[in-house]
Amino acid sequence: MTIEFDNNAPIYIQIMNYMKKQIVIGKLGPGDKIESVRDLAAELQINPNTIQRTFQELEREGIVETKRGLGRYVTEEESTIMRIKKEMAAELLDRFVGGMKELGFTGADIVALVEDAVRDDANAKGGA
Amino acid sequence: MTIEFDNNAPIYIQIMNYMKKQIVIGKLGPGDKIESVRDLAAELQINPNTIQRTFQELEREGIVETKRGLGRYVTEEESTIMRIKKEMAAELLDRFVGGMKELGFTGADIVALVEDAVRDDANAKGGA
Amino acid sequence: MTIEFDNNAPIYIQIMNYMKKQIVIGKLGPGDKIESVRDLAAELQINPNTIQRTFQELEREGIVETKRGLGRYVTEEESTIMRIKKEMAAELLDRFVGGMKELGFTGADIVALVEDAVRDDANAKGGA
Amino acid sequence: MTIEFDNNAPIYIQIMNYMKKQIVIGKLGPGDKIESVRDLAAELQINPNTIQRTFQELEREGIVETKRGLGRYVTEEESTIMRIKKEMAAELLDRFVGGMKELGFTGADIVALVEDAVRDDANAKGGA
DNA sequence: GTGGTCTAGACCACG
DNA sequence: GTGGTCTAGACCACG
Repeated sequence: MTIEFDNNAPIYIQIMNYMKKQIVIGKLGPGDKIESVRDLAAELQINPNTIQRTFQELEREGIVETKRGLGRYVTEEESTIMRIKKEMAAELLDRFVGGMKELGFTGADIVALVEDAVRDDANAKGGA
Repeated sequence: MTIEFDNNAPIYIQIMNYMKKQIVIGKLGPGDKIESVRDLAAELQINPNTIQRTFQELEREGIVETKRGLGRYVTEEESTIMRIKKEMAAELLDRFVGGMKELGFTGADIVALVEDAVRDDANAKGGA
Repeated sequence: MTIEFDNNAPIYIQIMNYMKKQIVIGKLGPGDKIESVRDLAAELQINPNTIQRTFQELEREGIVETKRGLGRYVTEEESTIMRIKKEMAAELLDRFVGGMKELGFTGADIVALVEDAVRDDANAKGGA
Repeated sequence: MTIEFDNNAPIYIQIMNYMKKQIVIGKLGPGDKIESVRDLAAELQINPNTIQRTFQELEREGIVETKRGLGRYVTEEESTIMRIKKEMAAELLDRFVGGMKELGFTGADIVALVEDAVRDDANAKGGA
């Protein structure tokens, strides 16, 4: 596991988002064991306290659970995972559409720009 | 002028974005005089140092210019304003499309969600 | 036997309290044999060390006794059971009255709230 | 300010509860400035990180707010303070009545014990 | 001056 | 072995 860190957000937030994405896309499934604080800290070369903070927040969101003495696990509540996915998507969408409107773009402009972006993206990867 | 502040970003960034939007949509036109640090600080009930920082950054981006002894003005270079508009839109778009893909949405999903969002938005305001 | 575990207290404490209550209300009478560590661990799906710890503490309080080679038994000293009951009730009472006073409730407030609570409780269960 | 620490709960929880009580009983009123992390740490002879943790949690409960660069303040939302008071009282009450019933006490027993407790308490302080 | 983050590391409770 | 708490202290962003 590797994460590209940037300086715009605290490391614990970046790791949080990375893990939430892993869970949302199913790379980490419901009930899967999560690496221990110590192991993940070693792997990412980050202080264990920072990892601890990440997990604390994930637990508060209900997406991760501690089983005492056994370690941490992805929640088995699939509805919680769906909720997180929807929350994350809704926030991205709001921020985007809201921001574009504040810049003076119309609904039609916005749709057109997104269509271009996903088409370019596909071409960049797929070729032909 | 009022701004809804949140706690996710520094205040000076929030004021910066607010002013850039005002300029991009033409509420503040090229060559217009900008409120003084003192006045804006009083109006927003913000520490003048924070306003100072905002203007410093806006100047660094070339969208605002100081005329010694006369005050600060929106740049008269319309191309600079267009550049800022494009930069802001591009960043919103990248962040959005990139984020959605990381959550597992396809290009088609993304376009559909945006179409819904702009349609709802229109209905919410205009109605028909 | 099933216990609703929460995360606010160690599991061994929760099991301890559960067993003490069973004894205090007579579900487990003086001299009754207690399930073996092995069996109870299997039944509750808990690490046997945790059950071991529970029994160790119960023995320290004198409410459970080990008969070598025969297993563990509820004490035959009824006075010990009465003492435990009083201790548990006194602690609940102190914590409650003390806590309410620290929140600014008067004695009269406290009595009234308790009267309501036991009345509601009765209605919820008994009806009419 | 002095707090009697015990070992049954983490220090940050004990400080949290202490502050919540101060706010609930009005010793710290809505909008009052709270001591800085550094000052409170020095006063209680506790590590600043521990105080930081306390405030983090209080903020999450909405009873304390950070004004960037200015310090922390008791929320001005009196309804939030009332909510906290009710939550704390309800938890005490539930824990008490629930616990007593599990020990086999009837509603009448419970009311009688509470009446005695508040009467004794009054005598202990006031005398007659 | 104020809070926020992060590192480094100890120690302990729990299972 | 695992997470939870706490200490000690650096450094930085913000106002």
